[in-house]
Amino acid sequence: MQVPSERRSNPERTAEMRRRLLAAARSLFVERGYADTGTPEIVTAAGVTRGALYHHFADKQALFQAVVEAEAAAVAAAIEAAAAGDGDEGHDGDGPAAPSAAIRRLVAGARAYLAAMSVSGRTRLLLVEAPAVLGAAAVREIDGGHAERTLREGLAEAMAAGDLPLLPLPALTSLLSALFDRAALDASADGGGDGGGEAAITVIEALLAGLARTAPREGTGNA
Amino acid sequence: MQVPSERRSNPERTAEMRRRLLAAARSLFVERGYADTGTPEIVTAAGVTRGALYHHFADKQALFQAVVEAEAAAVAAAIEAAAAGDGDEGHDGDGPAAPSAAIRRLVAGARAYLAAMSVSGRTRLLLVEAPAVLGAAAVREIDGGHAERTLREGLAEAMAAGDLPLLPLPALTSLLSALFDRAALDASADGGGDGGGEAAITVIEALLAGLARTAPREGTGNA
DNA sequence: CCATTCGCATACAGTTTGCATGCTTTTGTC
DNA sequence: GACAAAAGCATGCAAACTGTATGCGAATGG
Repeated sequence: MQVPSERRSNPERTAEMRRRLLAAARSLFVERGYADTGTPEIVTAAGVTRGALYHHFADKQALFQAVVEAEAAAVAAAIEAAAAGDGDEGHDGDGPAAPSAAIRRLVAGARAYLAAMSVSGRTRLLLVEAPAVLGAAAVREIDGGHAERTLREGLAEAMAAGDLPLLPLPALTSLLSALFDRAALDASADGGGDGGGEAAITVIEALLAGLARTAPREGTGNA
Repeated sequence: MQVPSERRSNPERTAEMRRRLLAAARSLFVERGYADTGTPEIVTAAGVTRGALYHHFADKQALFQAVVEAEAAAVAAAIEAAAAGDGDEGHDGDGPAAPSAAIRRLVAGARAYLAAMSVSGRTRLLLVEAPAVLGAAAVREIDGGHAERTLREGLAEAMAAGDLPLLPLPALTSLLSALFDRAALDASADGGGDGGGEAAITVIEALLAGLARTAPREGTGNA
C-alpha cells in the first residue's frame, strides 16, 4: 500500500507524529470530553500505537495539556492578528452614547476574542475541560495572560485615561474576563457558527458604557 | 465492635447508606476531582463496598450527579433563606450614587450567592467539575433556575421598573450569572474563608450602577 | 561502514469499571 | 408467629484502560 522506503529525518517524523496525535486527541477530547476518551481510541484515530503516544507525552494528561496549549496559542495568535488591523472598523453608525476610544478598544478586543473562540470545540477545550482537568491555576499559567494580560492592560489604560472608574484591577479583569468567556460559551451553544454572540456584545457594550459613565469617582478599597 | 442485631428499617438503611456514600464522594471529588477519584476510594472512605454503591447509583457519574444535585439544592436553600430576611441590611451608609431598590436587591442577591458559594469545595464541584463531567446543559437543568431564574426575574423587574436599560434578557442573565460565578471562584481561590469577594462585590456594584444610569435607552436587536 | 542513539511497536502488570451472582435482613401475608 | 417475597448489600468476575518495560528498525555521525 505504501512505499516502505520513505526516508524521513527524525525531526520530521517527530513533528508529523505530534501533529497526528494532537489532531486526533483534539478531535476526540472535543467530542467526548477528557474523561470519556481513552488512549486506545486516540491512537487508533491517529493511525499509530500507544507506544508512540507515551514516547512523546508523559501521560494522557500531558497530551491533553499539549492540546490545550496549542489551542491557547491559536487563540492568542488570532487575537493579535485582529489587533494588528484594528484602526476602527466602523461596526455601527453611532452607539447609544459615543463610547470613548479606550472603551471602543475594549469592545473590539471582546469581539476579537469571541471571533477567536468561535472555532469549533474551542470553548469546550479551553473553558470547560481544561479547568477541570488541569486546574484553573494551570490554565491561567498556560494562557500566560494573552487574554488576561491584554485585557488588564486595556483596562489600566482606560482607567488612566479617565474613561473608567478606579476599581480594583485584578477583580475587574477577572470579572470581565468571565463575561467574555460566558459570551463565548453561549455563542458556541446557540448558533454554533458565529454571530450568535451579538446579544452578548450588546450587553457587554452596555456594561462598559455604563462603567465609563461613572468615571471620575469610586475610591476602592483592597486590591 | 458493634451490636449485630441493630434492627433498622429499610428506608433508614437506604437513607443512611446514601448519606455516607454522598458524604465520602463529595469529600473526595472536592479534593481530587472526578477523574482522579476511584470508586474503591469512595467506598473505602464510606466504610462500605462497591456493591452498595452500584446498588444505589447506576454508575460513577450518577453518584457524582447526586452529589452535585445535593450541593445545588443546598445553595438554593441558602439563597432563599437569605432572601427571606432581606429587608435592607444597610451595608453601606450611602453608595456612590444612591442605587435604586431593584439594583440593591440584585446586589443583595449577588452577596447571598457569594456567601452560599463560600462553603468549602462548592465552587469546584458546581462551577468546575460539574460542567466538565455532566455538561453545561445538564448543570443548568439540575440547578433548574434557582440561581438563574431568580436572577432573571430580578433583572426583568428592574427593567420593568425602569431601573435598567432594555437589554436582551437571556444574554444579560447569562453574563451576570457568569460574573457571579467568577466572583465566587476568585473568592474561593484567594481567601478561602469569605470576605475575599469584597473587591468583586465592589466591581459588581459599579457595573450594575453603571447599567442603571443608562436606563431609558437602548433598543436591542435579536434575543 | 559501523556504533550509537532515536523513534516507535509490542508485551505486560496493576488498577478501575460495571455487572452477575448469592447471602442476609426486612417486608408483607396467611 | 412462620413463610414467601423482596430489598439491601457483599463478593466474584470479565472487560477495558493506564503506564512501563522490552525489543526491533531506522536514522545519525564519526
